[in-house]
Order: sequence, then C-alpha cells, then structure tokens
Amino acid sequence: MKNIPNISESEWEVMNILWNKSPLTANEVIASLQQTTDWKPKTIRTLLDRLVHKNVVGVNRNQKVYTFYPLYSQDECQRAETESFVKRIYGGAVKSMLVQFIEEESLSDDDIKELRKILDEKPKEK
Amino acid sequence: MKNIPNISESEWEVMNILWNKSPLTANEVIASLQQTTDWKPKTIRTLLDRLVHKNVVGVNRNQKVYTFYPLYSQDECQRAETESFVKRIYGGAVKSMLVQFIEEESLSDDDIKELRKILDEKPKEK
DNA sequence: GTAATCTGACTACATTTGTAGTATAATACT
DNA sequence: AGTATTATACTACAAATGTAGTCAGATTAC
Repeated sequence: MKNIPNISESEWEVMNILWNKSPLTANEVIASLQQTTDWKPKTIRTLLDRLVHKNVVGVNRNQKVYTFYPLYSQDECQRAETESFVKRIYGGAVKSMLVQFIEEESLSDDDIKELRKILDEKPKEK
Repeated sequence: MKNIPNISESEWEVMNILWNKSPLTANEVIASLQQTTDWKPKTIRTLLDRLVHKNVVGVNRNQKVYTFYPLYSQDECQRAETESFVKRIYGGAVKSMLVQFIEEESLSDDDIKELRKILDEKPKEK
C-alpha cells in the first residue's frame, strides 16, 4: 500500500527478529541476533535506531527500557521486496524465477505436493 | 561456483543489457539503457567501469573502441542473488516464497500450466 | 548516597552506491 | 595539419550502509 522505506540487508535481520516476536527490548533483539551473527551490541543498536528513524519500527518509550515493534507486516515487506527483486533480476518474469527454483533440489516431496495443490486451486478463483 | 562479486541494483540493469547481447560498446549499452532509464551517459559509463573493476564484465581493449561482455552467466548470477535473497527475506524457505508468488495474480493460465508440468516431472528425477 | 553499570543519544569513519563532471589522449573532419 | 569530437581515465561528492565508539543521564548495587 504505502511506500515502505528501504530496508537494508542487515536491517532485514533485525526485522526478522521483531516479526518473530515483539515488542522486544534492544537487549532481547541483541541476544537473539548474537546467536546467528557476530555483530557487536552497538551495531545492532544502531540498526534498530535506524529502523526507528526510517519509521519501519516503532518504540514504546513509556517504559524504563524501550521496547521495539515492527510497523509493517512481514508479508507486505516481503511482497514489496520481492517485487522489486524479481523485476531487477528476472526482468519481471515471475515465472522464470519460479521455474528456476522449482527445478533446483531445495524442495522436499511434500513441498512439491503442496505447491501442486496450490496450483490446482489457482485457476478457479479468477 | 566461484564467488561472484556483489552487483548493485543499477549494475544489474547494465548486466541485463550485456546478457541480452554482447559484446557491446559503451555507447551501445548507453543507447540501450536510455530507453528504460534516465541515466546520463557518464553515469552508465561509470557503472560499466565499476563492473569491469569488479571483474564481472570483461573488456576487449584491442579495438579502437572497447567492447564489453559479461564474465558470468546470467543464470549463475541469478541463482546466487536469489539464494541470498531468499535466505534473508524468507529465512531460506524457498517454498514460502514460491507459495506467496503462486498465490498472487501475476501468473497467466499458461504459466500455471507450465509450472504444473514442471512440478509433475520433478519427483521422478531424484 | 556514591560508585558502578546500563541505556539511549549522538558521533565516527570507511565502503559502496548513485550520479555525474573534468582532463587527456585518440580520432575524425575539413 | 589544425581543429572539433569522442572515448577513456580519473576525480567528485552526497547518501546509504556496515560497523562501531563516546558521553551523559538514569538505574542499580552496595
């Protein structure tokens, strides 16, 4: 809908934490990210602050220790990001990308089954 | 295979031109990009030079006017880029992304038919 | 209550990216 | 051959990004 501000690569990692659970304090975000990255606490703090500045993350400042939460849903950010990605990398041809990915191994048999089901139900709803 | 250097958003546009046809002179690349962007010739030239510097694009310097060509295939760059993209945006779950995209409208009935066919042939080859 | 610690605000600094401009050397026109 | 044009090389500069550090006020621990 509205314009989602740009979210950089590192910032995405922070957002993923907050989408998983929120609100969280900075320290909780830091603790969470240190399991998967080697970023210094201050670095993570900076990323959080920037996201707040960009209005992608909100802050509760009424508590002694601030807590942070996403201002956009994960779904809408994923869609926006993927749309520009597909346009740039696949010239807008969603299908090309889908084909490339379906042809790779990374899908389990169950995944395939599920995808097929979705595809089957797809044409009806037009 | 090898490490593909980072290709920025704008640089991707240049690469797309070269993958479409190469080798091309700088002017040919410029002419091509000016149909879809409003970049100044010098800007495009800079992008080309940076790609050469990054060793993503090669140059024939034996002609009076240089010609440029990609050093990586479009396919391998797409895969590399998409892999890191999916990891960051969808936590590595290719399926989540596929589902999200299949559920959107952007696919024609033919596309769907084709995808279904690919899916059908998929489980066999394991 | 005083010192140690933590939190939040602000500052720092190199790299990458977007977006060109200038100068120089080669080429082409007349 | 002299001049205009062009291609290439180099330089410029602000914004975004990655990656932190410093400082001051609030909080906690003695």
